[in-house]
Amino acid sequence: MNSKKRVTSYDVAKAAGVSQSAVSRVYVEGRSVSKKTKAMVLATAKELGYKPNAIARMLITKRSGMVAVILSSRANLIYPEVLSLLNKRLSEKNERVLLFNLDDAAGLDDILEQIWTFQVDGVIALAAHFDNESIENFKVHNIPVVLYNRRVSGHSASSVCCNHEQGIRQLVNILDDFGHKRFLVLAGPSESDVAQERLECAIKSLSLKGHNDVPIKYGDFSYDSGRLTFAEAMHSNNVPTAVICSNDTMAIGVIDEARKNFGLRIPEDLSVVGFDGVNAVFWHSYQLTTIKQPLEQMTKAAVDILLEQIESPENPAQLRLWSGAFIEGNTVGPVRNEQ
Amino acid sequence: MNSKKRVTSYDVAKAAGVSQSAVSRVYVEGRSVSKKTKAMVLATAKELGYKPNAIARMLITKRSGMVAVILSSRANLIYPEVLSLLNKRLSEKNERVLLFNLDDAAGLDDILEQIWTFQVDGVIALAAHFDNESIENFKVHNIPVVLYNRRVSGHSASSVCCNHEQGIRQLVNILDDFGHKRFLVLAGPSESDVAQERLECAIKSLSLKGHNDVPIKYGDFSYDSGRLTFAEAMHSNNVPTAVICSNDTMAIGVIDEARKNFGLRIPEDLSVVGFDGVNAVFWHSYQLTTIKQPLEQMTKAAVDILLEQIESPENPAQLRLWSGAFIEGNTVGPVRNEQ
DNA sequence: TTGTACGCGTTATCAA
DNA sequence: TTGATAACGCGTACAA
Repeated sequence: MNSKKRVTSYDVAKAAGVSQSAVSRVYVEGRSVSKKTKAMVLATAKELGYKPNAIARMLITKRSGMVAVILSSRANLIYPEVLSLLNKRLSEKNERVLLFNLDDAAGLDDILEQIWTFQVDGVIALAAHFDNESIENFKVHNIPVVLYNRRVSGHSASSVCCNHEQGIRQLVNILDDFGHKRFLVLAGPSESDVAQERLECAIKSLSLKGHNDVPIKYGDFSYDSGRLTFAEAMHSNNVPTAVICSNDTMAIGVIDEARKNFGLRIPEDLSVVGFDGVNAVFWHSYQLTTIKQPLEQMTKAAVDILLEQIESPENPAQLRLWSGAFIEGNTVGPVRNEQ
Repeated sequence: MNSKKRVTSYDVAKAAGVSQSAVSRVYVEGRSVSKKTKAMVLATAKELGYKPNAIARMLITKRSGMVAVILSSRANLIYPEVLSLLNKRLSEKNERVLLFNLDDAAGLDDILEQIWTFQVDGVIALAAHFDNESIENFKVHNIPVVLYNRRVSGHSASSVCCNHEQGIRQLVNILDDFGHKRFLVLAGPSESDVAQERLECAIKSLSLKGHNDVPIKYGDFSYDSGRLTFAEAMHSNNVPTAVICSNDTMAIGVIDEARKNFGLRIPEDLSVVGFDGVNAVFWHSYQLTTIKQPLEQMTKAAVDILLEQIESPENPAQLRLWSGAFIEGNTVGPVRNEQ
């Protein structure tokens, strides 16, 4: 109703009988202000309802207190948990999250432009795919970037990753120990860097155990794509006894499809493994054997590294790699004798 | 590496041989600029890599192009889908999402203070709980607010809601039609406004059908809380034949617990209903009968209303109510004869 | 410790 | 249509 103008530091200064800069100094850490005037300023500020204007501050300090987080729907990556944890860590460091979604934009250039105009202090990138050129762009603009679960070779962007190779090798070895010979690798969408990496790790791990030319199918990380691609594989003339899925959600789709439409028991008739460690993995109906990403540590590291880069941009980029935790579920067992 | 200074409109003006204000006009819709100078400015801007500084613009226009979205972990509400859709809608309207999490902050006052200093254009509130006083605070600051699935009586904050009462009545009536007499209501956490409202709707709907003094248990919207509270109920001397859950995730927990630890078949031995329409509802293992919130419509409405309020703050607050879609699953059936 | 004066990079106003 | 000039609300040298 009353469109009263916003209270500024000038208003407070006048009311408190001091200069505007005195007011300013009260709100900046480590500036010299006498106890007396500080108390005086804070009192009248409270009375008038004064709060410093972050926008004006940004303009002069060139720090926005905002970090851009770039997502894309295809990123898999347990989106809500990761985002929520990142937000928590950042708010502890007095940074806010400004959200960008690659799907909604005209493209990465569009997002980059916005990020640039908003003067964010840094970027955490979770999106499905970045090419080297895009990352180079951030460097040109002098914006620190931390990649989450994405490694870019030969570039100076820092990244925080789960060790996919180690985890997947662990899963593959178990399946091999159980005598499995007919595998199906269910990969994620080819546009996704994570999907691509996990696929390569699976192929490599299988190859190390002497399993070559393993059939591959591509899904899109969704439950339905897990179901459908598994059904396709079952109708081929190379029926698998073990399915290696690039994420948990597809693995759950495989399990449901195998049980319902093919009457298979898990793990007696079919072994299934996933990756990520989402909540549903622990549900009684599934109890999926998988690798859980250490989200707490990874998000903390991502934020710590980013802030380090913001404070000291000359610091070299770093890669931090985390081992996933093996989750022993109930979806892996010995291969049945051929009938 | 070269920490070259940021290119400003002055740099472009000088290089293009025009005034700084001419440059500015090129980037503002509807300002009068001749074709010729516009082309000239855009060309040199591109050459120099000039992008307008959004911060400086905010300071003078008093529009930040940012909308605060307030979440809290207890909000249930299909967090990722809603947030992703809101982000999409807002980016279409050229607004960015600035994220706030009530859990991480010292409290709502803290968040309100930050929102205020950041000069956001508006607020969309998804958090678990708001008291009237907090909402009044937004009004004092003249910040438009849209509440998502939260109605606040007698206040001028707009809200976009799913019609819980209608949906829950529908579910209750079906259970009643099937002859159920021994119910269990599994409510969400008492701090959550949504949980509270759904609980009241359930009690009311049951009462309308002559079922009074129905036992109530409180969970926290999680799978495990669904399992555990159901197990408790089974160990009481009032074993239910139908469970009405305040959200889908708890309902799934109930189903798993009933099957695994009590050997019950769904729906032959036990009927279960949920609310929300999350993805897992459609999984083969569950096929939960539930009410699906029309997220697409609701998020679109939330954004439309917010932008309307931003453009015309004097407009009255409005409430938009959406019917949920009944999802006919396979978790509801006739009550068994008492043995 | 305090106040004065200036600058951050833009949009808005007004006269030309 | 254009250019000079004044805000916007703050931080920060510099002098007192």
